[in-house]
Amino acid sequence: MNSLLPKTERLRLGQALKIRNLRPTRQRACVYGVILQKPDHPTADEIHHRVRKKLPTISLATVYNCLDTLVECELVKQVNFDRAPTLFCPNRNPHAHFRCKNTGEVHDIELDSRKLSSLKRMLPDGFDAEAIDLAFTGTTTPNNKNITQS
Amino acid sequence: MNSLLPKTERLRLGQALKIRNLRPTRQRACVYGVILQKPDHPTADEIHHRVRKKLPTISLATVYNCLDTLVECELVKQVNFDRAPTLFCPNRNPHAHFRCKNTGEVHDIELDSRKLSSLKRMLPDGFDAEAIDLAFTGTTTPNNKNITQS
DNA sequence: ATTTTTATTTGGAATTATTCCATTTATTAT
DNA sequence: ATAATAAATGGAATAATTCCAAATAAAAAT
Repeated sequence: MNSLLPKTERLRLGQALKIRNLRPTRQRACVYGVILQKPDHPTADEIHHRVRKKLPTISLATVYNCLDTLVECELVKQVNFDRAPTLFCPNRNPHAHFRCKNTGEVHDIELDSRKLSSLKRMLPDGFDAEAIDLAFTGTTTPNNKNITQS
Repeated sequence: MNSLLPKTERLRLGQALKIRNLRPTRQRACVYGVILQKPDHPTADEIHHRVRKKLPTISLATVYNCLDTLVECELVKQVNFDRAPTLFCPNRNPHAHFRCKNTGEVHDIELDSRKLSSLKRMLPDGFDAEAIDLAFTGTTTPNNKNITQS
């Protein structure tokens, strides 16, 4: 039992890797584990720091490699805000992002199927979207009970 | 008449700078000029190359500075795709972006007020968006007569 | 079980994008 | 004009990401 990955997630990862002919490695499991462990939006570098607690010798290059495969496997998403390092996030449901100008926190905004199709309908004929990236920047007023993740 | 900037755009730039107590410089006008000249999505570096034809000694740092003020003045927008250098674009109307996986081309997708308010309505109470960034990635089928800019 | 093949990790160097800084130059105000 | 201030310059510094060749680990073949 080397990793901090719950069984269902370990299985999910194993499956996703297998159908792509990729190998289940300790590094991939650990990177996936730390991302799942805390539902925030860390950078590759921050993930590297967190993973080192379990796998002290893992290199940053490997973290990038693992992140790429996890994104490829659709187990992790990546977000980009203007000129800032890429952020990674464990929420694999369709969602947008909201970054608060004041706190810097990034919140997930769930996108149900109605919202998703509304987004797809914004495209003229001839455009076929495979991925949608929606990011808001603004301010949050406290006292809301929403799913807010930094 | 040193710059390639049409009068109405020169006035617009002058106004935008004046209300912010910023100075109208040759560099700012030229950077704005080259961005307007070709409605595509160049990187800062590409803009630097283009501007050098008019202003051979302009530095890349200055290009970055000018781009920042133009974005600040809301005369130019910036777009970020995953892990790629920031792109700049002359379309100041509300619009989304679509990047074709095959050609790499980036197209502007106009967002009318209905679409814009539909986007804003995706946010739960307590979130107040000042900027919306919507980027699609996918494929385009040719033979459409849409406003498509690389 | 071993050996062979192939994928992945590693660490360090290389690259790329962006920012910083001290000096010079241009613009505005006096 | 002159003084005061903002912006430009170029080069160095930083940060993010990618590349590469050698070492290691996993899968396939024997």
